[in-house]
Amino acid sequence: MTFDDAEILGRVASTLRRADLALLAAKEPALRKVGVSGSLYAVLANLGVKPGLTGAELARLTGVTPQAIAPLVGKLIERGLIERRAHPRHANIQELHLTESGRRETARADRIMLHLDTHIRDSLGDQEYRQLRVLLDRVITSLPGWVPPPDGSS
Amino acid sequence: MTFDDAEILGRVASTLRRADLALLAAKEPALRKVGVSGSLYAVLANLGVKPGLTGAELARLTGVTPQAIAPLVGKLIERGLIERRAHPRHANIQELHLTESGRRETARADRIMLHLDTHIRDSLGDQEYRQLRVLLDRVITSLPGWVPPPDGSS
DNA sequence: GACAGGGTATCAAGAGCTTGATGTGACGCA
DNA sequence: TGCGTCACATCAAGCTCTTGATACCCTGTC
Repeated sequence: MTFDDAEILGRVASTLRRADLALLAAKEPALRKVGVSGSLYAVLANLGVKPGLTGAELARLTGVTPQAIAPLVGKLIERGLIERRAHPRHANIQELHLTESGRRETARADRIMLHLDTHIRDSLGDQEYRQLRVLLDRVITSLPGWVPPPDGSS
Repeated sequence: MTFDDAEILGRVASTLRRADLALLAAKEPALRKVGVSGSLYAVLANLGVKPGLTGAELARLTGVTPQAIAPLVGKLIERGLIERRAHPRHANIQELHLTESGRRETARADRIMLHLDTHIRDSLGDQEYRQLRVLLDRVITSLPGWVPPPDGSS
């Protein structure tokens, strides 16, 4: 509560982690009610914005390995929510597209996520909501530039 | 639809997730150099601030289940970094404490995390760093109050 | 003193993701 | 034209965390 224990628990790194966990705990059960997990929603949402993505591109966007994407894509195809199409140049690569029913399911799940985001914006206020986004973006872009200290075993 | 920049990728929920992933990608390799994973560090750091925590309390603080804590505690005991002590009232409960060498290892890992946090604060500026912390905390406290929409199948 | 209730610890089974390694097809360059 | 390089996809093994279920101990109530 005070700033005495700010030494560790109050750092941005720690607070950011807790915020993400709280977000996960809120959205996962809500999404499961419409039949998708958080990972599946991430795939659907990205395909909704950028149709024709490949598995590898999807992996980079969602921050996981390409191997983790394969089972997700398999499930979604099995349920008829997305489909593979041959890439015009690479015979080996498959473009992924939402089907019509996939678009409907994505819209249903997206409505929930929009509702959650609206709740956050209402809690923070419009201006601070925007600032939070800006600050987070600056954190994201600044992190790759960090080099760990030279193992100061001292 | 109405919010051009709210197009999924710009929402706080999505940005927050990417920020946490970027943070994870930065800190995990750095911590591994001193021999601990992110989860192990979380246990050590919490025990450093609040000695005598039980496994269940530790689980709540780090946001995982008690079952996930057990293997972590086992590893740390095996390496001599922490130790169990009998709880004064409950024979069944074990308090966890850092050993002397555990304190040293925690300090080494913590130096890295402090360095990372300092990098973020330098990138953002002192005032905005503080504000980011405040905004994240408000997100954390506001999230449990969210109730999902009543599955409006439209 | 007996009993229900809450909290802790632990076992078992399952899902999800990661690292490691392999095969294939497209592109740049001599 | 032939070769080296790179990106995509996929198989296999291992680790970590999760959900589900069980047993134990303390505390409050009758």
